[in-house]
Amino acid sequence: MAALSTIPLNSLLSSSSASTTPAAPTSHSAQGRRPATVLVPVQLKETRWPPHPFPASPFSLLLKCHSLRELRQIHAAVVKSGLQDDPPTLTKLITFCSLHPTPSTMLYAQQLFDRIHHLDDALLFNTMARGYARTPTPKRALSLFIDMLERGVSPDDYSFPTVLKACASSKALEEGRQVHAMAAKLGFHANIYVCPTLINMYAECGDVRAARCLFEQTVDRCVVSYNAMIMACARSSRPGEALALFREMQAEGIKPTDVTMLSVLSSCALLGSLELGRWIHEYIKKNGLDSYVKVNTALIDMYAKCSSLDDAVRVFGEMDTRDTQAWSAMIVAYAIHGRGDLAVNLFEEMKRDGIRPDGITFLGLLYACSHAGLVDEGLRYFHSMNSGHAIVPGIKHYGCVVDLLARAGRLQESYQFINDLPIKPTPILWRTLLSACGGHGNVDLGRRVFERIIELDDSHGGDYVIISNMYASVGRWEEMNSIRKLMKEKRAVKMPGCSSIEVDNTVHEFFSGDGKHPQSRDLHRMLDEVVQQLKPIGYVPDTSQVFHADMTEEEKEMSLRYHSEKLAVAFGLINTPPGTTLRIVKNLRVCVDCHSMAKLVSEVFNREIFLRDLNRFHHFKNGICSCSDYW
DNA sequence: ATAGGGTTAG
Repeated sequence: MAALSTIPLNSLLSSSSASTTPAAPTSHSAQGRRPATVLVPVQLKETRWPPHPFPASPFSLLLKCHSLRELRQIHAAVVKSGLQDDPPTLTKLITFCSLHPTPSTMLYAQQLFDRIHHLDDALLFNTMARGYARTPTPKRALSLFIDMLERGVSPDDYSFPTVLKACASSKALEEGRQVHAMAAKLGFHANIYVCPTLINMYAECGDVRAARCLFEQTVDRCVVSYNAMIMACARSSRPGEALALFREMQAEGIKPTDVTMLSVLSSCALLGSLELGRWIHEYIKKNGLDSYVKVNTALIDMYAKCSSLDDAVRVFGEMDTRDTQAWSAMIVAYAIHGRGDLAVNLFEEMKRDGIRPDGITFLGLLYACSHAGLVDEGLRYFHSMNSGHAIVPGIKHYGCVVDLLARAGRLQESYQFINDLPIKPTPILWRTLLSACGGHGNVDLGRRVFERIIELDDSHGGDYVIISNMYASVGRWEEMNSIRKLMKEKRAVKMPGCSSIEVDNTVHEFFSGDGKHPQSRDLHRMLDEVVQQLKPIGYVPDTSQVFHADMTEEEKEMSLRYHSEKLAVAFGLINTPPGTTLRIVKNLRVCVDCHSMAKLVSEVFNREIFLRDLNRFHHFKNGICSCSDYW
């Protein structure tokens, strides 16, 4: 296991001015993941798309209609004037539908499309496919493409972006590959519109390697290719690689756009690096990209995830237009910082402002309620989704409700809620309940839930750990041992804990049990000292969550000291001046012992500590945590 | 008509 991994921020930032200087590539992760296969380099060529000679139709007023009902009225008029088979008129109608794609407009478009018998160019296929690619049934765009080929109509350079978009949104990797092969055969793969869509298709289908491979082959990369690739890295949790690409594009003299900044900010949020985030915010301002609503929304998210709720609030306050997404991001920001009350207030304000909430707004709101213990409000909001806002709850909303009830100790209700769901519950849903059973010490329900989980997925080590600890805590050793045996049999492994802390523009990573860090001895000496200072004021190591039951109490206590978040805290205490705020990011949920220790450290050592968990923030200050011990 | 797009339960 890697003992230490550092990401030198300086190399990512290179300089504080907008025009960065080229430097040697530093992102070892980017280098390390460079694909082995290098095919023939392709040159990006811009093809001019001539304005399409849209055939004239007497029904040009179509462009002004906004509903299917109006469209039908116009169609009736078309029929009345005997133009129902006039190709220009049909084209116009279909184009309108595809620009406003919903299942019903597309159904209507398909009926019109089927009336046309002589299709000899790609135009109408493209138009139809464009509409389908943006509906819940993108696969239809794919079958339309195949239909086009079968009818002997050759695809043009507009056919490929459309069909690739459809592959991307339906995650059809195999089909995407075939389309790629065909584009290559017809010489469209280096087209300036096709190439970025190919990168995006591979990325969205989960094959980041293929995306990167394609990206590496293109000699003359444009902004859009860079944007697609940076987004691919950010989405697959490779922030270092994304930021390295960001620097690389600047070195190549390509000017980043608002879209670039969205991925860069999202990478920054993943890293949790506030200093880097502030630098990027400056960069955005300098380059005049701060007027985009989406960029500001990404800034809110970045600041919230880099532990500065104040900055998030400031960005939100300074926006002059705010859409649903901006409000949602701010609600989520309050929620992850444990300010359920403010999230709820903001939601009410949003409704007063006449902004329509969407599914994600409700996700943030329910999340806020469950983390703040606002059970009844949460349930009320959940029920208002269908009745008041015509939003159909999805699996994630159900997950929030399960959590809402279970976290508050209403375990039976939560169990019943999962059982009564109209859809098949996922292991994640049960897992949510299991961890709440652990927290509330309900062993019997926990066992039933555990059995439901392993029917569905027996590879998740965390589940075995929770149930085994529950047995241990009530002294049911035999059952505990059989769980541990089962875990071994199934080769289920628990993800190792990893925490990182940013000191002097460098992110330092610590893994649990990490004894190989250069400062390892200092860290442990520091932790000994911390424990010595905390014990008199009531710190009692909480060994109840230690998995290995055959350890002595002392061994358990020592094993706790190797937790990655403690190492990160110790590192921060040693390497920063007194009083400096510590900002730590952890890949799992924080354990009870580390949580209570962090509270005491914040008091005794007079430090503010922001600890970003797998799913929320803990802000320790003067001996208390912003989560009020409800997490 | 043309490519890339932020917020998302545990």
